[in-house]
Amino acid sequence: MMDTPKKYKLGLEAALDVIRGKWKGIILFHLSTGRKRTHELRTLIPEITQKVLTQQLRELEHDQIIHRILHIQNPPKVEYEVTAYGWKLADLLISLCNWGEQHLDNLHGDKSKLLEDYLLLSGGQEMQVPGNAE
Amino acid sequence: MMDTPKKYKLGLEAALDVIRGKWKGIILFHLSTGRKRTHELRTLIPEITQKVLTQQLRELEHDQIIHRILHIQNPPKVEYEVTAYGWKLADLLISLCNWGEQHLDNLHGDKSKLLEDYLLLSGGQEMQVPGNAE
DNA sequence: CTGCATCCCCTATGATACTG
DNA sequence: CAGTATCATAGGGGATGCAG
Repeated sequence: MMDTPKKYKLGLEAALDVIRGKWKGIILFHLSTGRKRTHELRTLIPEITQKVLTQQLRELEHDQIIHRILHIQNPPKVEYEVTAYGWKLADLLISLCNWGEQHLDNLHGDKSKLLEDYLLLSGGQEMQVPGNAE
Repeated sequence: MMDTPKKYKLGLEAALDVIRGKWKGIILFHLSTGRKRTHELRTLIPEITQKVLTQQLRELEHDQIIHRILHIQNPPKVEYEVTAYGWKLADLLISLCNWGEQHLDNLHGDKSKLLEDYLLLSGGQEMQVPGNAE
């Protein structure tokens, strides 16, 4: 998924590629609160399947965002952790999370703030120019 | 896509939902450099189809991230612009873009930096505990 | 406990043609 | 120019069973 000599025109494309996947962002966010075992992640994200969890963890690992820590013992124990490199991305996700929180607030009860911005912009700019072509 | 009384456990889920879609992030990023006409966007993102472009624009508009400016004239002229509300998100995308740029650098020629972080972490932590259960 | 292998489906995306 | 309407497709993701 990353080995392909894919041409990105924008850095953003590369970045979005890294967090593409239904759960990658969520996973990374949870790991940002500390190293987690596989099972803990499943508990934190009940909706995700084993397969997809492993899958997306592998991709994040491949992109050097997280780090897989294998403890050789019986029963096996595996932990995942954000790498120093990955933290740069994780921090952005945390910001995104904060934005999301506010966004949720806006979606719920209080729409005034959102509406305010809306009116502000549409006030002067959604003008209806009479029919003259350019 | 947003009217459904969806339960988010994390603000991040809501945020990721807003930029979910293959091109939404890219679109928003392009709009962050200024108001754009529909056709300009198609030029900036040649790979996107008319249908999908419109579709994702509608969703962003619905989430109040961007604003559709209709000039009634012939031929029709439509412009899209980031709302004040949307800017909070757009800013994050710009950061994400910067991260992506660096990430691309790491992927290309110089892997030293990335590797550095990697070694840093794995040095003390990828220990292989002998076989003792807990 | 963790992870792999299958099978299957759904939905987002793409291709194409048409309207105002 | 901008946007719909259809139909077709791919591939990400879900369910289940098995393995170390």
